[in-house]
Amino acid sequence: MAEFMGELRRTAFCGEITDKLGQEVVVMGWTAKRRDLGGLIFADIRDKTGICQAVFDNASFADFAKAERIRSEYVLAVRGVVRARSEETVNPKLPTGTVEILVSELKILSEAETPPFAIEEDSDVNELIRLKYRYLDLRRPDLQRRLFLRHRITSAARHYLEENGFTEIETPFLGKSTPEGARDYLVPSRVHPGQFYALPQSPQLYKQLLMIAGMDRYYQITKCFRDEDLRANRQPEFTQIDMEMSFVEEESDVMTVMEGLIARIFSEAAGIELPRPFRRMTYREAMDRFGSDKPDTRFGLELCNVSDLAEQSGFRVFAEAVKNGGSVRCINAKGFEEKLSRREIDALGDFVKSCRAKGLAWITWSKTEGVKSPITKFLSEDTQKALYERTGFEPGDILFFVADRDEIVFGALGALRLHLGERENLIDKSKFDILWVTDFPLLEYSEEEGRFVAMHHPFTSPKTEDLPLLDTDPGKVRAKAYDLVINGQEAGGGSIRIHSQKIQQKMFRTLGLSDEVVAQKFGYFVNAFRYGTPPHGGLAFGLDRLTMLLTGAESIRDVIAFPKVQTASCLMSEAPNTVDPKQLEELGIDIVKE
RNA sequence: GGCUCGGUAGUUCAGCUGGUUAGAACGCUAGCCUGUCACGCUAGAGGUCGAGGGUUCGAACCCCUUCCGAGUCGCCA
Repeated sequence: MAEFMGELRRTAFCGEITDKLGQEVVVMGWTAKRRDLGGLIFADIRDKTGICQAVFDNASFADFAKAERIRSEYVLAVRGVVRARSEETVNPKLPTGTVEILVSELKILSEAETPPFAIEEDSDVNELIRLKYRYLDLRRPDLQRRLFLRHRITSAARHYLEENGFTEIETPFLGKSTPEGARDYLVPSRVHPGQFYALPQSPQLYKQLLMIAGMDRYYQITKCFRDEDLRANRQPEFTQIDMEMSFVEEESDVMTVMEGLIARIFSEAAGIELPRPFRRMTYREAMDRFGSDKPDTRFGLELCNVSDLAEQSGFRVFAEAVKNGGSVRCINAKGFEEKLSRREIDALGDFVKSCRAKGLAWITWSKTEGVKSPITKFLSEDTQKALYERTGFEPGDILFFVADRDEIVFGALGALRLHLGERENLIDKSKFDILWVTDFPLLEYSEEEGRFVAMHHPFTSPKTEDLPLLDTDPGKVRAKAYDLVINGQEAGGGSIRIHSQKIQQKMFRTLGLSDEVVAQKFGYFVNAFRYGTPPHGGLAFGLDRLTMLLTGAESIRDVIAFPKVQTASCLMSEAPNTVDPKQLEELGIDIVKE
């Protein structure tokens, strides 16, 4: 039977009893381990601060039978004196291992069934079971540490933003579905049968309206929702540190203030001092050198454009790729010749095919057997010489080529680069690699939709000097947009927004959105621009990803208290589920079953 | 939607080319034990081999379907 605390009140945390040597304390927590030696019982008691050892001695503890009932995960309240352990019984593995509590009073506040898995650090238990019993998983110190660190990040962000004139303002979760971007989660309502709210993909429009409203600087740490497929770093609901500022430009204002924020978070939450300013790299350079708009620059294996050489070659795949407006690029995998077997090179071919490339061409240069390749016979001596010179190709190296549309070449070689770097441990994981990627294209052409779509979102400002191109060559227009990339992950992104009504209209037109659609979908937003709009811009950081980076977590699920699995369901609550037909009826929803 | 990997006691796993009653460790239960901290010793319980179907004299193992989980491509302004 569970007991009540009665007069007992906690006076110490388990992890801190070393400071209480010689004093009587009351600790409360869960039984991590019990060691019953007969007339002497040891129980390790765990709370959020750590573990301490309680001793029940049959000779001095009257209620010994009660102590014999203790099992794993029982919740205990224990009163006793903290005493030093004798030298030979000190446990050096335990932070509190030099002391123990000699128990004089025990209350079993709650019994517990045997847990489905052991509550311990570095659990190797299947995630499926851990997620089903998430409340038990969260008792594990490693998960608790991550959630505490996550709290320190939001805490540091709040301190910094408040010191810098930002006001925290909440924006609605029940909003309007938007045509551009990710799929919305829709919410029906009893009072509006046939109509739907949409959960926000980001508070974008609201925060811009707050700038028009004269709030000057806004922030919010808030959930955003996207009904898209999950990944190791992507959840359908995730948290952003969202900000917007008025009367600002990119470099001197937004990026500088945001660097301050990131530096503060790293320092306050993790004790890491970051050098500033952060490195800048244009989108163009990031793509050309790393094949990615979120480059991991902690290692080499950079891309090299050899389109001009390939164009003249007799290798049709190469020549045609260039002729069709694409490119041929390669990576010089320095010193990989001895590391990769022929079979492994073939496997890399399959790897790039999974990235939509048609194939992977290669040239190996063995230190003993010389140059080998299925394609060198198509390359003239001059071309080969120029190629080797440009790529720094030497004995022991392998050149990997992909030829296709730029998009595919970058995608495939960018992924191959990461794959090879990971495989050969070229990445120094002790380092934080932080950079801004700037000058993103404003638009990208969508084959699927047969029109341009906004790369960032439709409210991103074009670069002033590129404005004329909006009419002549929209694909060439660069945006006042910037992403913060940490260790090859997009940690945040933002832009200067369009504050001119005229340019915003032009932008909508370029996106092929008719006046009617604009009026219907964001009429309220466009109207607001008529009444005095300050130049403004902002940025949002992904809190989950920042926490992953600072905790070294490999999955976003490890930094979220109650995450979803790949099918966007929750294994613990079993959400989503079917609902009572009555509810549907009230909402005016008919489920059509196939 | 595509590709790849996985699912066997509570947990982590083994289980050969299809062949007796599916094993181990930890955990759990009971007994003994006063200095353990991976406590020890003795005994014991515990399995629809994810599910359904098929092939076979015989299936954890082969085939088909399906469910669940992971990674990834598409997707994610």
